[in-house]
Amino acid sequence: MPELPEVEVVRRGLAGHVVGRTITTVRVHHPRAVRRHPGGAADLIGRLRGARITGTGRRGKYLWLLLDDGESGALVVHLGMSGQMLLGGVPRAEHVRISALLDDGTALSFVDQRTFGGWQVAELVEVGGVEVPQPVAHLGADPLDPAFDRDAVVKVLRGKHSEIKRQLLDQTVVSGIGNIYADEALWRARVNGARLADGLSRPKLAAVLDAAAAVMTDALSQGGTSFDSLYVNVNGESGYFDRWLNAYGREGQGCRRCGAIIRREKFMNRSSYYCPSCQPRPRRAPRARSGTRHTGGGVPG
DNA sequence: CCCCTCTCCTGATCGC
DNA sequence: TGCGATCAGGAGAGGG
Repeated sequence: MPELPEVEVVRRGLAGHVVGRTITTVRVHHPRAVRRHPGGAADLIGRLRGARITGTGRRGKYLWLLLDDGESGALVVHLGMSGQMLLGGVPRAEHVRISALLDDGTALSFVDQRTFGGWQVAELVEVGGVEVPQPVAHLGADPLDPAFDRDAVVKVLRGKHSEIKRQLLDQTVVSGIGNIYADEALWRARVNGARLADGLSRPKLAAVLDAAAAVMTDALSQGGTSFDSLYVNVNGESGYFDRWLNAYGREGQGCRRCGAIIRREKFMNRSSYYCPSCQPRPRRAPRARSGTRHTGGGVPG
């Protein structure tokens, strides 16, 4: 599943090949791939044809190509769960959702088996002194962004009466973290994801965010994960980081820190992996609503 | 506003 | 061999 490191690998791969090129042809093969583009396929094609690619960008799990077609805009790409941006040959034609041709003959294909991803063209807006495409304006900065303000995010988390893992997955708080890196960051920081964010100390929250940045930096140096063969770079190659995962996907195996058996639990209709010894569950199950008696105090408005 | 659940989608895999 | 159930999960709509 492409999370921040995987998306960044794709962005870098694209940057080396498409910047400076002009888009000559675009074909949309599946309407779901452009469902987030307000004008639909015809409008998207019209705005891309003849546009010159002047740069690339990324925030969280979104990447974009800056466009110059007389005005400034961006082609915003989300890979969803299974999206791929491939340069050159296309191995599985049945999953090609969009294809484009550049003025130097390069073929650019958007391949996406599960069709959760897609392309859209959007205007740039200014958020916090940075210009980003409008569809990513609601995202928090990601941990690898120079503009990422860790202590500010800690303050936000201190005010969240919600499980810490849920908050890590909320892209408006901090972007780029998905299920795999959330579990890895929590394992590194020795925090159980079911603990409430507002019940964790400032240093603990800072440690979780630092762990998220560290694990993503490590993954990036390995070319991203290849836990799932659907994730590949622009040349169709997988990364190797899955060999370094400490929690995710390791149910029944020994914790690499203490030897306890890694557990898997259902959470938010997904799986969470954690070490029951390093990351003990909170005493009062926060999700057990039946019969819980909060003081229910009135929150001052 | 805040929090949480549901739904979209396809293909691999599992149990009977 | 077939077939339904389950699982994978990012993100946004909508409910409470």
